[in-house]
Amino acid sequence: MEYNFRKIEADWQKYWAENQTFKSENNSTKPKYYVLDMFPYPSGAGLHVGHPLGYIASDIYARYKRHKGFNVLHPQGYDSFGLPAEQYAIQTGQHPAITTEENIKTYRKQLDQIGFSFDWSREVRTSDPNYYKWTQWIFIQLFNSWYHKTTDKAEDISTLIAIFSSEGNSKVKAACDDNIEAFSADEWKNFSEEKQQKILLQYRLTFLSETEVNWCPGLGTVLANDEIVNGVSERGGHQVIRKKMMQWSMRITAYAQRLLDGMAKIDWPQPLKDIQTYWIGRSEGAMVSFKVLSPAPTVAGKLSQGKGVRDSGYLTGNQDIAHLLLEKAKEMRANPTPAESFLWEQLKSKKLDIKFRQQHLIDDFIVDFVCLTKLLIIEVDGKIHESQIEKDLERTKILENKGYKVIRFTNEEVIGNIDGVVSKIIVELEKRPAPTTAGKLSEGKRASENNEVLPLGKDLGWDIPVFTTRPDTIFGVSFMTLAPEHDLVPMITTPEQKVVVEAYIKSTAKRSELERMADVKTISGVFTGAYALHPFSGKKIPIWIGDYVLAGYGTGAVMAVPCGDQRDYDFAKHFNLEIPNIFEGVDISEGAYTDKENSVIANSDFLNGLPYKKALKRIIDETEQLGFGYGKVNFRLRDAVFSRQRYWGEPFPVYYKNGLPQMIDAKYLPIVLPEVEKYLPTEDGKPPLGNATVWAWDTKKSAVVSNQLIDHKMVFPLELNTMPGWAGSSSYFNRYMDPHNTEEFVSREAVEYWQDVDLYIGGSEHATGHLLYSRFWQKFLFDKGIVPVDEYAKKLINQGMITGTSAFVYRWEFGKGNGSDMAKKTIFVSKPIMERIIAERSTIKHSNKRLIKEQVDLLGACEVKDSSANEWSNFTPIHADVSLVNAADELDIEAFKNWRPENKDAEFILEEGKYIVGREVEKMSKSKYNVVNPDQICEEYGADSLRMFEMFLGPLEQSKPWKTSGISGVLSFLKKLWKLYIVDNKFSVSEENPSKEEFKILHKTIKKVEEDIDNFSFNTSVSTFMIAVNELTALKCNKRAILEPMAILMEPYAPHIAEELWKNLGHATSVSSVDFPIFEPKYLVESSKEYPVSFNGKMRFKIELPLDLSVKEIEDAVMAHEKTQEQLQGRVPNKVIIVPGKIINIVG
RNA sequence: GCCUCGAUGGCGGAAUUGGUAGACGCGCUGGAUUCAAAAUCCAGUUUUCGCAAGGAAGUGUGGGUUCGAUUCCCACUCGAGGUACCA
Repeated sequence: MEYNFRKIEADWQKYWAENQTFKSENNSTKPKYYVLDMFPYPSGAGLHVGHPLGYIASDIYARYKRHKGFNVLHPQGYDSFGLPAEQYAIQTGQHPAITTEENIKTYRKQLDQIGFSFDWSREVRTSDPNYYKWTQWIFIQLFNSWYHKTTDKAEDISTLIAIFSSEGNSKVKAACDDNIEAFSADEWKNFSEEKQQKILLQYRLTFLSETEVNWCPGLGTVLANDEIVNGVSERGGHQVIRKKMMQWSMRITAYAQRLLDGMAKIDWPQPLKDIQTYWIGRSEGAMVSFKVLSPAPTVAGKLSQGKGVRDSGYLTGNQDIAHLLLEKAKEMRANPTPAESFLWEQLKSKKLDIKFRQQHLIDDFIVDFVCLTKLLIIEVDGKIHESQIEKDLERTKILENKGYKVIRFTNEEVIGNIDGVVSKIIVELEKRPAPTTAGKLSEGKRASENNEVLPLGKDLGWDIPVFTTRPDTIFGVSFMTLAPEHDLVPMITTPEQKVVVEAYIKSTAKRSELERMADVKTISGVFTGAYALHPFSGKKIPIWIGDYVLAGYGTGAVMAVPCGDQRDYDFAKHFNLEIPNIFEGVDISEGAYTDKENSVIANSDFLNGLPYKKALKRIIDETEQLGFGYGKVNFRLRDAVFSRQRYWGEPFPVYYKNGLPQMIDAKYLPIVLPEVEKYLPTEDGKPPLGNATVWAWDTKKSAVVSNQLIDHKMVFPLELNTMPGWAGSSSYFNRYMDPHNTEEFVSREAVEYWQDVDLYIGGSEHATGHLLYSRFWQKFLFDKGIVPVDEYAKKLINQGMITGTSAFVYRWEFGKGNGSDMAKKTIFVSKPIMERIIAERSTIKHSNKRLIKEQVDLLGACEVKDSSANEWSNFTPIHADVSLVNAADELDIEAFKNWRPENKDAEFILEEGKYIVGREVEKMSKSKYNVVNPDQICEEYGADSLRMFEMFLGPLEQSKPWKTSGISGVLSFLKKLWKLYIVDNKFSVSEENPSKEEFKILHKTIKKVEEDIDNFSFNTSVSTFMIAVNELTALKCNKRAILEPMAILMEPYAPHIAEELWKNLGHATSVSSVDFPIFEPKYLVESSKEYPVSFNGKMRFKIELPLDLSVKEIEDAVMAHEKTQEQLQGRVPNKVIIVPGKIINIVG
């Protein structure tokens, strides 16, 4: 009696289908367990062996849970809207529904062949109107909702209207568009209906807005960020450009924080959580506003001419009275007070290693001493000044506003305690920002570029808000950079800079995203000529534009802190801008210091000496108090564009009245996709639905009617966009709970019973797409009370990819170009020979005499001209179909010749009559001829073999190469299992009591398999089964008490053979719901242990000892052993380590 | 650049809390059966020295902790995936 897997598998697949064995009920006294696979897109190519990997794993788990007494929900369906069917329709005119239907049939056949325990009665298809009715319904719910930040959940739009009517919109905290005008309750009530609707649209969770989108001309549609790879479309690799379009969007940003928080309670792979965390991109920091100052065109003009008083380098101040003050300063320098000259002696010497100036003109003041590089002013107050305290204070304030620090000493201090005074000055100098590129630039140029001491410009009334994660470094700001696209750029640019700024904007606009990404190294930017006012130091800081600042993130402007941000640093270096150091004890000569956790702030006024965290809190408090800004959390996550200009997707339940979107009442759903003649966009650029002739909404009849009836009174045009691919997959797992409900998306009872998915298996490529959007929808549905939990999948596993093992033949290219006969032949060289030729290329010279012997015969028939060694060793690897190669990498030459006509007359250089191919692991793909089809495998080895082998390949989550040769081991294992139940070619088991040894084999298998399934370590349980069967075979075990439980253990992995064995054991019903065998530890209790005995950690021999010995008895037994004495050779061990039941280690 | 994961025979991989490294399978070698092949069965298969008994080395590299490290710690190399002027 042979193991006839073809018949067995066909019989049981039929049985399961006829008996609806795996149909699950919504009311059951059993506990529920929901095992979900990511439903497939039914592509025309069908399944390859990589696709079912996750399905097999989840099927094993589902079957195991049934044995464990759970009511298991294990559904399957199709994500059947999508681009390939549409593109096929464009090419052939075949309706995508037909293509999809055909592909689904193929998929279903292939899936059934593998013996999955899906409950097909719950199948869903996203392209089925009965299904997408509910996708449309959820869309309407989103439209009718807004996000109330105070209650931190979505609420019905009516609660927002109530707030507007009672208090206007100034107090309400909502997730909404930027730039919403403020209005009072009265104003709201007086707004027209239209205006009210426009305002509400800015608050709804799905909303229309003009957004800059990724427009793909090649596909005629917009793409989401996750549909673009390396700047081109994921499908087709078409160019993508930025374009402004009116689009539906989903306000996913409202849920950003909750999407982050929710990850704490779900057991998903950490890398996947990391990807989502990064995608959401939460960063804490502050918004700080910088005021724009009027430019100082006269100064700028003079500067650029390099002339005038400023060129003297250190002479600074108001030019109009400068000549008068200069005279005065000269006079004062000539007549110092005693204290002044005493201090000057100290300051002018090189002791301080920094240059001071005496009686120097700054602005309209003459100061006693100044260090221009450190902006430190030292005043020595004599009696004359006593009466002027108030004036001095004012003077200090003005100077400090210009970035100077003023310290004062009395005459008595200077004369009485010169050392104390000098050390105070040193301390102050150290606290001041470091001189910038001082060494390289002439001091004069540096001072004038910094412009700290230029007259302050007028406040122009413009603010530039910036977002920063490091407000603590604000004193390190030495310039600002705006994105070239920033709105303020044209306003603030000075006439002198206008030309270069405009040229720069033009040049950056031309660069595509792709270029900008590829070219991050090039630093570019231009100065606008404008200055901003530093809110704390009062310094003037230049405003630049640069393309390293992105318009789309934050406010499109940054406060540049070159000492703390590498990009700012590079920019500053490149343009010779100041790089003040505001970190204590840190060298920034080579690069920015970005380690915020370990930074201590210096040269920053009230932040001096504070570590990062304290400085952060202090500066935010200060900023908020002074009204310059506020603490803010920023997210990288953008609202999700929800419109696609495609045909084969869910139509929106939306019509337009006066240009404003109106929802169709849910009771008229579904709005069914209209028929069109052509699936391409219309000639005037409308989406494909623009081709539909019956696509208007009659508000009276509540029906879709002909476009000709549109009168904009009762009959209105319908939305022409369709929903994106992720719409249908964002809540399908809830619909499986109650798939035939025509009244509700999912009934309360069903969703209360099934709750959520317990185990979800699918690919990690959906991390920022489906897996994020579906979490968003779930949270929304939770807020609305439709589902009871706000995370829908407790555990997620990402199965790894099964890669292909491509086969290569090597075409010998020698003789090409020299016109020899050889060039006309196609010669394939076996891999080892090719390798030898390459290795020996140096010995192959200009004659064929020295060729290694394998080639001589073949070459003898050809005329060979001189050729260089490189030509001899030139080979082109060509993919050969993997089905033409056997397990030992030998090519079936005849089959290969017939495979493709161009190889028909090819010649082969063999070794021992064999052609050995090269192997390489690559992604499975048609073009690489390495695709293995599960149908062939099922036909040749059976579904059970396929299931077990896919699991046996390696850990589920790991990517691993497929090699068909390995499957023979699994098939022979199944045959061996089968044979255990056969005596004299007949099915027969013995009723005898099993031996202790047989029970031990069974129970250690139960234990291991249970543990393995709980850990999703399916590969190791396959080898456990093999071990068990090998051992039982060795014992010739044929006993029912062992073989019956074995059949149950096998069922999740190899259900067909298990059912057949179970039937032959005399059972009338399916094995699938039988209780799992119970592990009994008593069978594994051992009385003795074969201890490994190590000497200095190296195992030398083994010794069998009873397990109940004490440590002392074990030691005695070991030390008495002859081999121990042999190892020790008379030495006395330093130490004997004994771990009872584990190991003995003798040290010495 | 950053984040995550990984690296063990010819290959896929095993070793669950630190305790006999290489389970199980493929491939390979030899043998049995057969007219022959397929299928099946038996034995061997990390490298190296040795006829053997037995010895030495060995889990990407270099250190460390430990009686003992594939496992823990530090530094590095290589590979895979994700992501990127995100302020």
